[in-house]
Amino acid sequence: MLKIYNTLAREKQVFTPIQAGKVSMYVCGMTVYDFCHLGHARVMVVFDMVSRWLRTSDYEVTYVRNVTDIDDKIIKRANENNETISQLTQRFIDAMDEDSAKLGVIRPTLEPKATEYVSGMVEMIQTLINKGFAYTAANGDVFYAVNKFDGYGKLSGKSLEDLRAGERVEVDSFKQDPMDFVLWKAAKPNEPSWDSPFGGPNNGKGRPGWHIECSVMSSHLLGAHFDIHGGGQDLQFPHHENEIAQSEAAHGGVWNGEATHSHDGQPCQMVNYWMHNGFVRVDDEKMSKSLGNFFTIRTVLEKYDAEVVRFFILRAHYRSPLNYSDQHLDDAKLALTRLYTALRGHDVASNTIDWQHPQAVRFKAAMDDDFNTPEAMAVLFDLANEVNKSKSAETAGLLKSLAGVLGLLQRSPDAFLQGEATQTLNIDALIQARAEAKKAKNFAEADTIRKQLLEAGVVLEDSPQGTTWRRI
RNA sequence: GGCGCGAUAGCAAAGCGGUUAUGCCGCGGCCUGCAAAGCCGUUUAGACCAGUUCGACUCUGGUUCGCGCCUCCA
Repeated sequence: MLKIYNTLAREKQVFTPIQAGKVSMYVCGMTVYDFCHLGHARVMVVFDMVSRWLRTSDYEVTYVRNVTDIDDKIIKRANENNETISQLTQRFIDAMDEDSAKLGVIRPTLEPKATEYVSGMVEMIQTLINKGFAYTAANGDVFYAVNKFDGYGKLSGKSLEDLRAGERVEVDSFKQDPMDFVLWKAAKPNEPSWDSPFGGPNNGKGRPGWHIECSVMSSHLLGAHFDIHGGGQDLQFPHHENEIAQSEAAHGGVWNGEATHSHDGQPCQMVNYWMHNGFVRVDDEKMSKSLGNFFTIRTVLEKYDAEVVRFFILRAHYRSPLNYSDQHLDDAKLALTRLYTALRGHDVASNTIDWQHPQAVRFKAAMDDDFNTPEAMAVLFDLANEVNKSKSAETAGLLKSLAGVLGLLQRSPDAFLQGEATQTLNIDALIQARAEAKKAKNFAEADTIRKQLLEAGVVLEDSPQGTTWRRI
């Protein structure tokens, strides 16, 4: 029985899908104006893991991860680079796809782009205006009037009073309330814009705000009410709070203070389970663009194998902070090496998992407990120990199959252990020469060869079956 | 200032009111010509102060420290 920590309830809850056997999941994706960093990698890997576990649990999963391809930063960056917005966004969408594929991330079922849903956004904004939740300001911007939605703050646990007290930004004079957020931005010169009926100085010409896109894409693709909504912890407020306000106001019956919207599974509730993953940190500080302390995925992949990075991410619980450093990656590499070493010599395929096996039972219990991948990994290491002792192909098969559920250990052990680095030395020939030296009891020569290889980063391992090698 | 999260051995990271987490590192042994890998054993824990309890790392309260959100952010 799967339990998920639901941010909305602030506790683990038994997962019950809206439709038996099916799961609808929406995750906030990337704004594509630059290369993805490790924080993005965590979101992609974590929710990939979630979708894999749901599918392993026999759910039919519809996983939507959007692409934000219109926003202030994109417009700014395109101007700086002297390229069109679509050139810029396509370039970084391609880069993102490349990075995520390397990390073993299975493509989401659907990857809608914001620009393809602008008409839907105009429609939803109009609905919000009609219902009294939104207004066109004097400058042509359309704002959401947060005080009209009485559930505002239920996800982030903030009240409007607290938020106003903590108000740090200059109040936008066009807003009725400082907490109101923008749904539609009036067009500025040299910016892309779409037509709308919202009026104002530009006759409605403008572009959507950030929050409205997720409300529109999720409801178009998954319906007004769906199972799981995920994203980074930093999106909890204001982004996800605003999504709820938009979607539930547009789809539900909150009206003029008469709160007819309902909770817990009623048709106009937007999402049943909200999931938020923890941050990637550097020196105990959040990795972010604004702090400038970020490492892009491709930079890290120059130095570390992508599977090591995936392993590193999944070795921590998804809600915990994850400190990035070379030392931690080195550690992850050594740990993963142990698992692959156990699989070495076992020509096994990922096969059907015997869920009655005691270790599989443990694995499943861990995963069902709010996706406890660190505990599930511990099972993998215990299995590796069993394989090393018993040399059982069956146990090796179970190890590989369970790891496969996490998207790990699917390469041939030698592909991982020996890598694909260009060979400056003829390793096989040297091993052969050493074998002959050993046979002649010329251990000095044998050790010289071994040392030579070690200096080239190659470790030799003798066994009764012969000598194998791996890279450090 | 408001709201929230956390503090576990040298490092990383889980579960659990009483019984080995797990990985890396260290130490001893087995194996090996010697190593490496592997196996066996082993040293290092639970920020601090109270309380509940037969018994607390685990529950409760407080203190200290760290982090996050309240502004774009995964």
